[in-house]
Amino acid sequence: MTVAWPQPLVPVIVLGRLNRFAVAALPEAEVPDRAPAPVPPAGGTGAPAASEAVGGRDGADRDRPLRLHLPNSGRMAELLAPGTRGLARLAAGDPHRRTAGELLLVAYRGRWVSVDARMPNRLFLAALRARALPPFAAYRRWQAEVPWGRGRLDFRLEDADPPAPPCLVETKSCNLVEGGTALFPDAPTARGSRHLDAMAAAVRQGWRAAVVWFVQRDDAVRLAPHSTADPAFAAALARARAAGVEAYAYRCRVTPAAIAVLDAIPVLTAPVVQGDPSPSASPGAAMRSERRSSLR
DNA sequence: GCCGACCAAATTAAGACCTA
DNA sequence: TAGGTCTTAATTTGGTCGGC
Repeated sequence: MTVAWPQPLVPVIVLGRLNRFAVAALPEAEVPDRAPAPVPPAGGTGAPAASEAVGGRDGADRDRPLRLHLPNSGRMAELLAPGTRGLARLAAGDPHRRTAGELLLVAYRGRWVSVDARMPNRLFLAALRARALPPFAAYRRWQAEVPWGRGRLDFRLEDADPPAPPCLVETKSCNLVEGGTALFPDAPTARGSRHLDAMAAAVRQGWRAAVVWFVQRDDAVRLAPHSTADPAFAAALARARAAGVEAYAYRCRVTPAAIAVLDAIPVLTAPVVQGDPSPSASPGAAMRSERRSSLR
């Protein structure tokens, strides 16, 4: 089961993150058709400064950095290091647009990793249509972006054959992997914890509910809550699973052409204990996270 | 200095609302 | 009724500000 990337994709070198929704990147010459090789950091190579990045159509100038939308608000520090190779879709013709395009893939340790947090929704929708995910293959109708409480949940599945309770589904994007373990989240997510609590409450009311992770790279063999980055989310996941919320994770293979769901991997409820600080969670962020958590 | 509250950042998608 | 426009929510970090 695959979902194709929009084409064409333009190879770029990431210069740096401008803000949580934008990166600066320099266009490269050619689109690679195989797994990427590591690229040395851009620092000291004479590359333009990230702050010079431009948006709009004039961003196509090969000598000037592009300002690209980053469809993922996670931290992803290790994936967006200066000098990282990436693939971007350039946009043209929209005068309201403030960026030259969007960064969709980055090369990390010899493989492509998706940085598009919208992709899990598309993957799940494609899987529903293809009945490719066994836990949800019985449902014949679904609604996306379902209002629920103060916010929204990603999907409501109905009309199962054989009959089953309607199912609420929240999809999650994960692209942080350490030692074969996919870790979620890579930054504190109060909203993620809120979703889990809402789904646990729904289960108590007779609903079926599930959280589904799509690990947007192929080197994970399990998924666990990132207790260093967000201990509150780890606790919420444990509460939700104890209440009956189901948890699934699917490993994906990412290429410049498409992203393919490979297979299911186990979801651990117990957080992975890490001796060393995570490269994606700065000590300051971890301290802030722990401080907030201790106040709850 | 610590802490909480607030805000901006870019884009998409869905639903509400308005107009022809 | 159809199409266009507007609003809201989602995705969280990091900086600023004010109170203590």
